[in-house]
Amino acid sequence: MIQGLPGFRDFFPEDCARRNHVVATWREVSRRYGFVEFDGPALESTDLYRKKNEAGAEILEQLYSFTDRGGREVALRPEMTPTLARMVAAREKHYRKPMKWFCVSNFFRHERQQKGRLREFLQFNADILGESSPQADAEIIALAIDLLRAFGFTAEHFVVRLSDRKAWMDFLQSRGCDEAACRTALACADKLEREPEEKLNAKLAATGLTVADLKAFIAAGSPEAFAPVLEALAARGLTGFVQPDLSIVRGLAYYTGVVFEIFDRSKNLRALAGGGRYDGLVKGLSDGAADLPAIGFGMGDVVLGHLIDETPAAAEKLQAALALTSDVFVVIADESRRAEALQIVQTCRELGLSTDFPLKSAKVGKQFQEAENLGATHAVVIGQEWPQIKLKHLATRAEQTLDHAALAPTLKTYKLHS
RNA sequence: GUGGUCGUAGCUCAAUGGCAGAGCUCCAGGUUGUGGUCCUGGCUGUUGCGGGUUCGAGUCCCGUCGAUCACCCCA
Repeated sequence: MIQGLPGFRDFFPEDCARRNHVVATWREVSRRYGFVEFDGPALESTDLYRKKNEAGAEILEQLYSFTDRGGREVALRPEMTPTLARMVAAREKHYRKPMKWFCVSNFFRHERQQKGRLREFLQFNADILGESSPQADAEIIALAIDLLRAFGFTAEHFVVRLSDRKAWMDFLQSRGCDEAACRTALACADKLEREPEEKLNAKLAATGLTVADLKAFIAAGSPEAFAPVLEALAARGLTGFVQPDLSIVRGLAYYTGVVFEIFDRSKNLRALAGGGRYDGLVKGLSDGAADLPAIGFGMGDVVLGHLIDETPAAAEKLQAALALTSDVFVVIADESRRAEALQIVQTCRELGLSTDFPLKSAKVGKQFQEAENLGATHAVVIGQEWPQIKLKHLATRAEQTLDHAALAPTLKTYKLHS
C-alpha cells in the first residue's frame, strides 16, 4: 500500500473536527478584533522567496520548489509574509489604513519533522499595515493573547516574551557595531541558551563584544522601550500575560522594532506563536512601489494542538466542540411507511435541522441506538399509526403523539428555545 | 544533512529464539414498535519491506522504508 508522505497529515473526520475547532476559534477572535480575512495562492514564484534572503540561505534550501510545465521556477509557500507584501503592494492604494488582515492557510517546509514541526502545517497569520505606533504593536499582541485565551488557556499556561530589535540595534551601534557585527551579535544573543560561552565569545570576537556584554544588556531590560506597549496592554487588563525579555531575538533579519514569541509556561514545547514589526519589508519586496510600516505574527496549528492536549481546560473545550450533535433522527418503525418517513426527513432538513434516518430496514431498538450514537436530541417515529407520528425527546424520554402536519410547527418552536 | 529509540489486528499493547494473543473498536445476533448497560458470536495479520544466521526468527544480524525524539534550523 502506498503510504502518505512524511510530515504530511491525513485528516480523518475526527481530525477535521479538531482542525475546524481551531480554525473557527482563530476566525471568531479575529472578527472580534476587526481583522478581515484574505488568502493567496499556495504556489508562488520562487523569486518571491529569493528576494528576501541571500542565496544559499537555509530557508531557500527548505523550499518545496520545482520547475513547472511552463518552465517557471515555482515553490509551495513556506510562509505568508512575502505573499502578503506582494498583494499589499499591488493594491495598497485601494484600502483604508490601517489594514488589519488575517489568514488561515497551509504552508510547506521541507525539513525533518519532529515534535511540533511537520512539513505541511496550518498557520494563522495576522498583520496590521500602515500604522507604526505602539498602539498597533499592543493591538497585535492583545490579539495573540485573546486567541489563546479563546482556546481555554490562561496566564498559567502561556507567556508572551516581549523584546525589541530597535533597543538591540541602539545598544549594538552605541558599542560601535557595524551592520555585519550587529547581525553576528544578534545571532549569538539568539543562541545564548543553547551554545557554550567559549564558542559564542569566539564568534563575537569580531564585534568587540563578549557574552557578558550581551547578558548585561538583557539583564538591564531597557524598560523605556517597552513602556508604551505595556501601558496599552495594562489598560486592557492583559499585563499578566506579558513578560519583557530581551533575550528574544528571532531569527529573521527583517524585524525593525518590537518582536515577541509566545511559549507554554512549562517550556515543554516550541514557540506557540511569534512575530514582530517589519517596517521596511513591504518596501523592499515591492521595489519601493509601496512603503508601509507593518507588524504581524504567525501561530501554527501543530504546537497549539500539543498544548491543547496537555491542558485540561483547553482539552475540555475541544471535546465540547467535537461532541456529535444532531437534531432529529427519524425512526422508521414500519418499513412500508418509508416514503412517508422520507417526506418527514426532507421537511426537517428544509427547516434547517440536522436530520438522519436508517438507510436500510432495521429494528426499532437498533434505530434508537443509532439516534443515541449520533447525538440526536429528538426522535420521530413513523409507523402504523400514520398519519399520526410520535415525537420523542431522547434525554427526558418524553414522547408525544401528533399529526405529521403538526411536526414542522412544533419543531420550529423547539428550535427557537434551543 | 547528523545521531538515538521504535515498527505485531482499525486503535492500545502482550508473546524466554519454539503453535501470533488480549482489551477496545467494528459487524451480526439476544423473537411482538423504543435507548447508553449487559450477554453471545464473528471479521481483520505475508509481525513495515528485503536479505542473512538458525533445526526453528515477531524476537538475533545487515539493508531499506516509516514513525518518534534530539541536533541543525525555525520564515
